[in-house]
Amino acid sequence: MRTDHCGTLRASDIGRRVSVCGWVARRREHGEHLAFIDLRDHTGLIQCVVDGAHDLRSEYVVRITGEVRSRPEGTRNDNLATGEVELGECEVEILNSAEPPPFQLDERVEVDEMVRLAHRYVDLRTDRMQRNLRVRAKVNGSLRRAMDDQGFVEIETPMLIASTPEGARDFVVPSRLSPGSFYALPQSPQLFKQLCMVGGIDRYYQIARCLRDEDLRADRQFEFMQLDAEASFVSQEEVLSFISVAVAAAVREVTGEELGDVPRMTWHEARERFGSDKPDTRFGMELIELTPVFAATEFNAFKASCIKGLRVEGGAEFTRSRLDDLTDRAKRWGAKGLVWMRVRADGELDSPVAKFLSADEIAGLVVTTGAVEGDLLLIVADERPAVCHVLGLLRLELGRPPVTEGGLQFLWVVDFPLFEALDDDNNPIPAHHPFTMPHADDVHLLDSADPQDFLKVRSQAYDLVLNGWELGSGSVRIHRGDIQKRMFSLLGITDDEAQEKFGFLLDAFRFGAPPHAGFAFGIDRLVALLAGEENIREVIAFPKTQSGHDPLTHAPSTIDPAQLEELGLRLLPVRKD
RNA sequence: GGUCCCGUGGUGCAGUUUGGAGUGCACGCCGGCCUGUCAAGCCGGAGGUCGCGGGUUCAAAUCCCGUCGGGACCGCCA
Repeated sequence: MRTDHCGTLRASDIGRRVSVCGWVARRREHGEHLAFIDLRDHTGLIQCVVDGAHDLRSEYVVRITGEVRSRPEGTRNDNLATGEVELGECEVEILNSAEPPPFQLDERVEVDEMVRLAHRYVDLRTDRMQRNLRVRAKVNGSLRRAMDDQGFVEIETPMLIASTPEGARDFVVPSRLSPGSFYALPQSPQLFKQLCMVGGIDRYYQIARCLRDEDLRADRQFEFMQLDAEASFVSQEEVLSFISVAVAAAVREVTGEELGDVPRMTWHEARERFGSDKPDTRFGMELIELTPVFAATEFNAFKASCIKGLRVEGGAEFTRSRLDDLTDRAKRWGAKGLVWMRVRADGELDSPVAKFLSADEIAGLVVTTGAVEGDLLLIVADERPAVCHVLGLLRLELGRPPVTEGGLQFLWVVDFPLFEALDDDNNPIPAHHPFTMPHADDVHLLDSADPQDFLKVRSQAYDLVLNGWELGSGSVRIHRGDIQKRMFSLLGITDDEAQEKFGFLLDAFRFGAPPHAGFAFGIDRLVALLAGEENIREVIAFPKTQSGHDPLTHAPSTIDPAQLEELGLRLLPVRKD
C-alpha cells in the first residue's frame, strides 16, 4: 500500500511519486481548493497539499499518493524533520473514518492517565508512547544479543508452577483437572534456573515475565519483565561482569553512550552514607555521622545509640510549617522526632533545642557538618537502622532531582548482610532467599553461640542500582547440602518443612549441583529511566492502575457461575470491615 | 493496613481559602469564510449530574461527614 513512511521523506526524495499511509494529525483548510494535511505514522509527520479536505477529519486513516516536492521559499518548517518538503498533486484515499479522539494527541498538555489508559490504543499513537515502546524493544533486543554473545542459552520456564508461600504473595490459578488445587504464577524463575544449572545448561537467561500480588507503585506492577540469568562455575565477579556487559549494551543501543565501569559500594557504606540500600548517587546531601559529637550529651533526645544528620544547603529559608511537615513525615517514617536547626548569620543555631546543647556540642556540630550561614541541619537520634532509614527518605524528599537530570548513575551494591534481623525466637530473618551463599570469611559466624553474630554475616548477594531505583539483585547460591542444611536450621526451618517447600530443589542438588550464581533485573525500570519516565506504566503497552485494574479491558472481572462450578469453587461474601 | 494530594462541558485549567444564578480561559468538536498554512486565521454555534450520597444553610462547585475513582509515598515486595 505504501512506498515510504511519513517521517522519512527528505529533500533527496524530491521528484519521486510516493504513497504514504497513516492518520490525519491536523488539517489546515484555506478555502475550497487548498488544504494542508499533516499525515502521521510511527516515523513522524509529512505535510500533504490537497485540493479540498472537507471530508477529512482528525484521525481518519488515509493513503495519500503524491509527488515529493520542495516547499516554496519561506514556507519551510524547521520544527519538522520533513519540513523541507511536502507532498503535492495528492490523491487521497480514505481507508477508514474515525470518531474524534477522546483526548488530543499532541503533547501540549498532560492528559489524565485514566483517560489515556481507557483508550490506550489511541494513546499508543502519541510520540511519547511510540518512542517509549521502541526504546523498550531496543533494550530487549540488545540484552538478548549481549547474553547470546556471552554464551547464555535462552530457556523458557513455566508460567504455571507450584505455589511457595515464601516471599511475595502469589497469584494463583485454580486447576480444573484437580479441583481444589492451584497453580501459582511465577514470582521469578528462581528455582527453575537453578535446576537448569544442575541440568548442565551452564549459562541460562530469559527475558522473563514475573508476577507478584503486592501493592503497586510508580516502579511496581503486578507483572513485570526481568532479564533473568544464571551461570555455573562462576564467581560473583563474573556475574557482575556478565550483567554489566548486558546493561552497557542496552545503554549504548538507546543513548549511544558508553557506560564504563560501574562503581561499587558495600551495603554498609550505602546505608551509612545514603540511608538506603539503593542510593541515588546523582546528588550529595549525604548522611553525616554525629554520634561522637553527642557522646556525653545532657540532652535527653540525643541520648541514643546513633545520631546522624543532613545538611540542607539554603534550607534556613524553610518556613516553620514546612519544618513541621518534615517533622511529621519523619515521625510517620518511624523516627521518634526530628531536630531542625537553622544556621544564622552569626553562626548561631536557631532551633527549639539549641538551649539544651553545650557550646562544645554546637561547635562540634558546626565543624562536623560543615554548616554555613543559610543552611538547615536535620538530625535524628535513635537506633542505627531507624536513623539511617528516616534520614535516607528525608534526603530523597529534599534533594532528589527529576528523572531526566543527573545522568545515569549505575551502582553495584555488594556485601549485603545474610540476615536482616532476628525474629522473636532469635532466629535470623534472611535478607535474600535462603539459598544465598554466605561470604567465605564470615561462614564461621554461623556457628556462633551469640545470635547477634548472625547479623554480622555478609552474603554473596549484590544489587544493581540506577538513580536510586533497585534494578535487580542476585547472589551466589548455596550448592552444597551441608551448608544448605545449616542455613535451614538457622532459619528455624525443619527438615520436613524444607523438604515440603523446596524438596524438588534439594533433591536435585543431591545429584550433582555445580557451584552457580545469578542475577535478575527489572527491564521496565531500566527502560523507564532510559526513556526519562518517572513511572514504569509509561513504558508498558497495557499497564494497570495502582489498584490493579485495567481501565481498558476492565480486568479483573467476575466470571460465569458455570466457570466456578467447573473449577469446584464457591465465592464467599465480600468482606466489608 | 496507613499518610498525603487530586476529581469542574470531549481535553487541560481557573473558580473552592472568604457560600450568593454553571461564571471564565485555552484546546478540541460542529457550521460558515478563507489559495501557503504548519499549535493556521477570522466569524458563529453546540456541549455541564462541578465524581457520587448525605448534612449544615434562605442559598453549596465552595463548608462538614461518608463513599467511589485516580495518583505519590510508608508498610509490604524472601
